[in-house]
Amino acid sequence: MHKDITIYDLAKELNLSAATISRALKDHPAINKNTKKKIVEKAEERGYRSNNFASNLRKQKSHTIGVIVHELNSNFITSVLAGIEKITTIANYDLIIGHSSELARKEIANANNFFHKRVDGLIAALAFDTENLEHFEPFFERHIPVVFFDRVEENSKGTKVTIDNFKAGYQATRHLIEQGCKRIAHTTSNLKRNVYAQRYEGYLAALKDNDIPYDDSLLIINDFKKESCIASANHIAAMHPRPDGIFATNDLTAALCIQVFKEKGIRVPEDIALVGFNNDTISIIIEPQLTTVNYPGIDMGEVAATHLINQLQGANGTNNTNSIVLKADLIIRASSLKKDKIKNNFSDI
Amino acid sequence: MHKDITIYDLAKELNLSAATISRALKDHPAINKNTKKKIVEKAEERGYRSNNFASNLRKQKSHTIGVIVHELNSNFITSVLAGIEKITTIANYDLIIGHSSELARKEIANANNFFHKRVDGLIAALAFDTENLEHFEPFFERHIPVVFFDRVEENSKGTKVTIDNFKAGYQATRHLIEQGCKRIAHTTSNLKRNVYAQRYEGYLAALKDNDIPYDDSLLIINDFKKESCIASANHIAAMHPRPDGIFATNDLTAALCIQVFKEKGIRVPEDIALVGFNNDTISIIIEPQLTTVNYPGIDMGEVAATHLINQLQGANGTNNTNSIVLKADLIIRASSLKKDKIKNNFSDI
DNA sequence: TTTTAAATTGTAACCGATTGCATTGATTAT
DNA sequence: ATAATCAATGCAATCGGTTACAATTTAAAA
Repeated sequence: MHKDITIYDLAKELNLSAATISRALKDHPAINKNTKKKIVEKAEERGYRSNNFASNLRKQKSHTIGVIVHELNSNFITSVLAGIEKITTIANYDLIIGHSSELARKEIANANNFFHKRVDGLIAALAFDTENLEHFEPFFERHIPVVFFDRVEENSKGTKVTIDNFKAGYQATRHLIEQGCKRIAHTTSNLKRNVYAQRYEGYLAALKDNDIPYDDSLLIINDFKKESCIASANHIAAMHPRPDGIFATNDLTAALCIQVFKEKGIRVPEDIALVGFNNDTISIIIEPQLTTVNYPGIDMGEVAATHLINQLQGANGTNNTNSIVLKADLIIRASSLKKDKIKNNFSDI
Repeated sequence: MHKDITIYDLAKELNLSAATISRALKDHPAINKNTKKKIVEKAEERGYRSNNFASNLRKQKSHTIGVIVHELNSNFITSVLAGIEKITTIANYDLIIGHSSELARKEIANANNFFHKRVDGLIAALAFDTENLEHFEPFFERHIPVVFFDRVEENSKGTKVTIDNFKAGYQATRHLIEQGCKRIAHTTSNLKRNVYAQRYEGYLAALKDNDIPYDDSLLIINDFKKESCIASANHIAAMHPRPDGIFATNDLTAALCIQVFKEKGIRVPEDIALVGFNNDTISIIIEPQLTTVNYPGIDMGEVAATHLINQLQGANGTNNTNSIVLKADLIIRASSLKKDKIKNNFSDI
């Protein structure tokens, strides 16, 4: 069995003290250049690897950032992770990723676990059914910085990075109105969650600004599981009078609606126009391709990570609670184009 | 600023030694029941959290398992992770997940990082262009168990968990032949990677067993990026004579082929029948829905994790190099059914 | 040639949990 | 009554890197 070598081993072999080895290996300026070189070479030769546990124990820092997300299997989340990774790699922080599978229970477990692991900071998007933020209190108490992204709680502590969900909802709805829709359904999820609440507000505002009365029965709430999306689609198809437009807050719902509608001979976009949300891969696979809202995942990840690291490095005094809003764009494809109906092409694939 | 409390703090408050506190908190049998109760209560009251760094340092164990995957955004991988998580949670191991984005360079960085972090064990699926396994040598040298899944290297050390790719390839191809295909193209990727090599062998064997001559020009290799999938699709569409069946080793390729073909007026499955691989979400969104091979992701994750943990706990003497093969099923949908052409339905959504 | 300052290196005390080996007191067997 | 046994707890070393402070060497200034 291999025995790991330590700075003491190196010290003995080079007739130096462990302190000198330690300093040399982290490029401490007080160490003589030649000594440093000798030490680095010897460390290399012996395959030395420093022991993080010892270092972390002594420094009371883990140099690790925890990330809690609700799911892993979406373009959006993987983009965010890529953005976070890019920044943290540069700043030389390690990442641990936990996912909640949209369950508050698992989100809490992850938070506790990361707290116990003593992450230096936390980046999180809330699960579907997270009701309160008690599980983040230990972080706030100890001034461990927390950055929330996308799914946030309006009045919480910590930095928040989101898109302008109100505007996105407004634009999506307005776009449908511009295409001639008079009766626009909105399929969404738990309205307690900020993202859905705000998109809903945007939807309402767009209706109001265009003098379209709000109809309670056109608001359809589900949980984004395949079965409930299909149920929602069937429900809509069976409505009298039937909607002529749908603003769905998730691409899968929209895609499954299209499938169900086609099955029933309802034409998209002629009979019902659709707008989705997220710009997932399925939005270009479904036919007609889906008009949707593109989420700036990479940017969001980069912004969140940058803010976190700034706080960790105490760059500024602003570990205040603040809020950052990014832009999101409506990508117009065939599923919503009643007017100027164009042929699908692959230019935006 | 909160000061973390330690077993010494508890010891002082209770007039006991740190050793007793430590033992009580990990339920050591030698500690008196009442004492234990007092200690646990006090720890609870003071919000004690044990310091992993100290514990790991002393025990020379991280109680952490590293997982390296090539990508996060596929059903398959997230299922595998779920399976791994299920097992490791029960066994009380922590997980750190790294992804390589299909780059050997990042895979190596992850391996080094995990080695440095001193994971107790490793679960990995190789990146696209990983050529050798040198970066896993340090683990082998120190007898840190490594389990590879899906993307493995035939003759490497470590446990390997895979599906029977040969059989899957054979069945997919045979299915196309049974549907009357005479000229079957195979789109795949780097044939150095076991999974693709074996599916290719299966494809060849099925052709041979059915006396269909192998045509070199029908083998099409790309890298699964959207652009190259579309290029491959265009290439196939332009072939003379055109293939009447395609076995694609990835659902996205198959889905994009369908789109391109429809665009060009080539009917699926009548003119060209298709079989994909993986059973991703897009396989039921594309129209016609895609015949594909279902990967038992959860099982694979569970099996991999179980084997790793068995090795860690030295249950048996079998830390030998061994290999486990799981079953994979062909899911038949409309994209390949030339005969008995059936209507899509949603029963298998 | 001293004195003083600067450049290097060393000493030793941490960080907090774990654990082999006492030690103490209580209980039981002889 | 005394030895032997057991239960419960304490002592102190250990894991390996970091860092304040001290010590030593070397170069520069007086």
